[in-house]
Amino acid sequence: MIKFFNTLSGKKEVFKPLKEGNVSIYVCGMTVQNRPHLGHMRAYITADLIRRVFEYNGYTVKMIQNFTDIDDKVIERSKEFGMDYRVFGEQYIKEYIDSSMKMNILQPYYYPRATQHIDEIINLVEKLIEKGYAYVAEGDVYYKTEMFKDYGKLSGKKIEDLRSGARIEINPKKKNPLDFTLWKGAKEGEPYWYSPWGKGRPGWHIECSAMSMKYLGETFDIHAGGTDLIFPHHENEIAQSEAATGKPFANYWIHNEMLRIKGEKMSKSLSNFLAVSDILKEISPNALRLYYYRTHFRSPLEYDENSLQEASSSFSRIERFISENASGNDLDEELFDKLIETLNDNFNTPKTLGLIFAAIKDANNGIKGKSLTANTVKKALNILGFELKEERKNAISEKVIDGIVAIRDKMRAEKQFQYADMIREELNKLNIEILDSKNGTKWRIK
RNA sequence: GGCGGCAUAGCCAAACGGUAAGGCGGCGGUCUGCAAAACCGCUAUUUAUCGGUUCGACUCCGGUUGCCGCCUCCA
Repeated sequence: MIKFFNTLSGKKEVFKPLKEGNVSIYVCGMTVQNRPHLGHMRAYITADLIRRVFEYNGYTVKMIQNFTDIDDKVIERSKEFGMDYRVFGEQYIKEYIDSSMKMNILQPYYYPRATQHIDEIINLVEKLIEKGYAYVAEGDVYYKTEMFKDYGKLSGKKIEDLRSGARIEINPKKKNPLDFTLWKGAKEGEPYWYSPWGKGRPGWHIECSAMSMKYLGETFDIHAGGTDLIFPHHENEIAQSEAATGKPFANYWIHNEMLRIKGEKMSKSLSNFLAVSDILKEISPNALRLYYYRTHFRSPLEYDENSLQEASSSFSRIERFISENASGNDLDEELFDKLIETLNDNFNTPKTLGLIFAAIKDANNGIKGKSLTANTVKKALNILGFELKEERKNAISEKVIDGIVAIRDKMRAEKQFQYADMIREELNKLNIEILDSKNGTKWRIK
């Protein structure tokens, strides 16, 4: 049984799939106007976690994650760089996919792009016009917000409250300031596609409706993304899709909280972001994943440099425990069941990690078997998407180092510490660390 | 101005009605020729604050203060 918080109901609910044993998930992907940053990665790690938990529970997951590769900012910024908007966006798509592979994120069933679904988008807009939910105004098409009786059901906003808001844009073509763009007429020099309303491009929200319905059906299980998308993006997706089909759009909505930096949201427009690919030069993918997992995905995460380092130290503790103790296939079922139960309850990674560390301590204290615990933790880490280090030693060099270490031990026995220390230092320069203990000397690659 | 969320040790962070997990750091110790690593122990009489409900509250209700998100492009 998997329970999680559904933004639509505002409550934690037991998940019931549309089709037994299957889950369809749509993840709102990036608008490719800048480099993928730590905040984006939080959303995609959350989605990856959710997917992995479902898969562990025996579900067949069909996950779709889009790239929005056409919008005002993409056009604007590609012009600044003097690049074709397609080439411009492509570099960020590539950077995202590279980073996600390094992070061991399971790749979605498909990465649809807005520009590859213009026909579907046009069809959807036509349908909305036919049904009276949209109107044409000088080459643009707008959605008539007040026509949709459930408008605001996801974000908990009321149309009257929004209307009194101080920051609604003024656009004389709109009948109502809350109406949003479905199709936008192209200005001189902008990319365009032909449509019944003239040359233009899709508005921001419509691509997600078109693509999710194409790949997952008119109603699907879960729609995921960051909390910043709840309004207006997801609210508008619901309005468009449900108006067009007359059916519920997504049954469950999962939103991850924001990553902050110095008290502000990390975002492209605030240009206070740290690119994921840069961070991955500093710390390992596992450490970064653990960094995210330390905080529940529904809580804001405040970035500071030390916390990445902390996560790194934390992960080393687990990794060492496993590499020194895991052998065989026995499983501490009580512990393992507890870990799974915790994950199945709103994907509670911080609590899961707490249980793991507590179990390691128990094992070190001899309360439970070390190997038993190590195997169990290893299995849990696998489900969580950590990739445990491959043995980086190889047979020949291993023997050479063993030989050197043996000579050094002999010197130590004869109290020739000066040379013994020299060997230790030289090996250290090669990133080989000497570990002296009463049970003999071991070494490892740092 | 409207809507919503959050406040737990030096820092990060669980618990969500049954008497405060865990991590990082710090301190002390075991081991060691020394060091490092590893491991062990200690590190919140108390959960922003004031009141209420309850046998019992970090957990529920109300007030106050502070922070954040959304209402505009955003994961």
